[in-house]
Amino acid sequence: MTTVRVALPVPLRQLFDYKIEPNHNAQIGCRVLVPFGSRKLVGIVWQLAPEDSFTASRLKTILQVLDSQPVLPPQLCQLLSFAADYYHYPLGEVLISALPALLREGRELTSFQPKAWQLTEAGRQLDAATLKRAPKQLALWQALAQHRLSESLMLQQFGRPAAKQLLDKGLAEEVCVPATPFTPPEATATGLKLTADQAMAVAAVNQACGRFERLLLEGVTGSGKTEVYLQSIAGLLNAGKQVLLIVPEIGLTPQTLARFQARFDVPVLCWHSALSDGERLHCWLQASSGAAAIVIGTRSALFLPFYQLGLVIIDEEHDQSLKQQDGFRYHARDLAIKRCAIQHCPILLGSATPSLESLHNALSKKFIHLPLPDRAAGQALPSFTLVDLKQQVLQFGLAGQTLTQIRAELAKGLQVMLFLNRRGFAPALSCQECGWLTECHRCSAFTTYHKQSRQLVCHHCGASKAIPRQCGGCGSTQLKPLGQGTEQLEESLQQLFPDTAITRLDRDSTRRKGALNEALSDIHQHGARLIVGTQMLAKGHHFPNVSLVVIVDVDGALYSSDFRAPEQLGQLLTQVAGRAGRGSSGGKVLLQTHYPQHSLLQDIIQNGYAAFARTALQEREMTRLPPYQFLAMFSAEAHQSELCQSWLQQLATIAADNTALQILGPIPAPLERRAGKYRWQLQLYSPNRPALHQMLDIMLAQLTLWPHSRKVKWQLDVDPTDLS
DNA sequence: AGCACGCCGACT
DNA sequence: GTCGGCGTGCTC
Repeated sequence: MTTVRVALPVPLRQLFDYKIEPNHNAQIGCRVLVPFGSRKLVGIVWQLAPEDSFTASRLKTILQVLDSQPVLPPQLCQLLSFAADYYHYPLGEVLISALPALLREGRELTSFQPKAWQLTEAGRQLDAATLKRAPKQLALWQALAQHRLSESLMLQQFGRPAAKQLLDKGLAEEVCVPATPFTPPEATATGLKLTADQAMAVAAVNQACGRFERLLLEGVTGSGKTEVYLQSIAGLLNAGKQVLLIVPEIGLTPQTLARFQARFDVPVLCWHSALSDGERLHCWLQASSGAAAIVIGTRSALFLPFYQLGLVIIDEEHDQSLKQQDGFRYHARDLAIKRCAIQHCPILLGSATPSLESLHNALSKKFIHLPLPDRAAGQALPSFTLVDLKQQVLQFGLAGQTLTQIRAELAKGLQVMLFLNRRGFAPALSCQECGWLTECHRCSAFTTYHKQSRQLVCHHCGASKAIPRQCGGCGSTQLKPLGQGTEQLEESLQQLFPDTAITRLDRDSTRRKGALNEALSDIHQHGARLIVGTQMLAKGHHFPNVSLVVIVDVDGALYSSDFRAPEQLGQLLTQVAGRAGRGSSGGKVLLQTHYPQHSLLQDIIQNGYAAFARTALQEREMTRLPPYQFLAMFSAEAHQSELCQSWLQQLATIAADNTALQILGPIPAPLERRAGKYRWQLQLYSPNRPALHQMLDIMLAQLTLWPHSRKVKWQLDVDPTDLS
């Protein structure tokens, strides 16, 4: 009887030792079923025969070894171990989160693997005459004598009874056939002709193959990044290497998939949250066996157990959805870089608007910088015009100049896109008499007025309620919408342009399954002439006939307390603007603002994102903010504000003497109350990453000992991107 | 996190 | 008398 050390999916920062029967063969990375307290858990074998095994009481015994081969291969274990350390998240939970749900639950892997039928030894020795009175069985036996048959094919051709008979007679048997690695493509569809910059980028990726290298492809919208991806992977596929393309959550469009499938004659698989458990496991198995050549997926695709990974591409590497925002708060870009280091393969980060982190790494030569400053088809980049809203008579929030331009584009038969990053009809309902505003009972926020659904909705906690008849302050019945959302903008535009078809694209209008695709096809087939929408418009979609983009209101983002707000505004404006004039005509962008002199707007519109980002980086350097210092943030939530504050204060005290770091807080979160709970945060900054992480370990060890840590819901976010 | 155990209040 | 509220302790 030996012992093994097992990682379990519990929020305890430790491993657990178990005895194991000598005939049970467990390897590191295999799942095991173990007794844990009064329940049974699926864990991962992490260490064999630890010398210092737990002795304080009698060890329990492993109930079952669920895998004969590790479900987490060594290199993946290495990545996950690193991730658990770096994000200070319990190892067992990190490991289990890398597995598809069906495997997490302890289901046998073999029951999902493709089965085949073959003859047993007895079957091969059989005299055909024995089966002459059973023609079905004879036919199957003859077929199996030629070669193995997949279960599905066999059942279809010969029927279940015949198969069952041969099985019962011991003539045939069922075997697992692991899928085999994909066959390198024989032919590859010809790609587009590359520009000199694109060709240089492709050459750089090819040159990096087979070793760890980080490349940043900074390509303006329309510069043909996808074509660079496509041509970069051709060589890898020929060498039988797999490629992982990570895309933002809503960037996984059928068009992207189709483009990869059309180019290469190899299996291309998708990985995203809409897959069923069975589909997920299938994709996982295909990646594992090497049958999948290309996987296009969202951030968690990073944890797929690739058989022979040759390249990882992160598309839209600046995108916020790459960072998980709850539980195990990893950043897919950063972990993908680590993964490539472990697997000795290159990683290609692509964006029109790189994150300041990546840009910093490119400028400091940690990353190879591959700029694509021009649009591939040679069109001009869209030109920005600021529309000063001060002292203007506005019609439905639109300036006269804006309306004139919209009319002009519509007259030319082109499409106009209006971007407003606020869904609903109006951000609040307000009393005409006393100025009272409709607030959420549970959050420190106003409730958005949704006219169509006749509801007040809190966009922070999701709560919705009926529209009040009277003011909650003075009882007046004069309640009016305050401000403007996409729902209202659509309605107003319909009044201004009664004969023009309008399509709205936001979370509300696309909630129904298939609604997004309908809206997109409306736009592509030019049914819709005016397009109204939120951020959803900014990502990925190509609208070749949009010649004018109107950014209805940016002012909200100009004076934010979040140090990332300028960067994100720059990215959003550039991405939205990039939707204009992707077709033949160069596009125009109108930016409506009350602050036309604001340096941020001036910088973006005059110098473009690349220059803007470099200025923003200098500001980060001067203010000692990431990436010039490392940041980690504890946050606490409780029904009493005081509880959060004092708990974080106690935590801050532990780190107070540490001269390697700078502490900010406890401070209330920007949204001080959400869903009935108060929220506070404690930010830790340090130029010294090891020192910061060492401190975090000490703090975590302490706080788990405090009894009152149960009274607050706390979290640690390493490299937070969202400080709300 | 779960889950059991344990000790007090308002019910059939 | 018991059902169940959630404080506390433990998980190899």
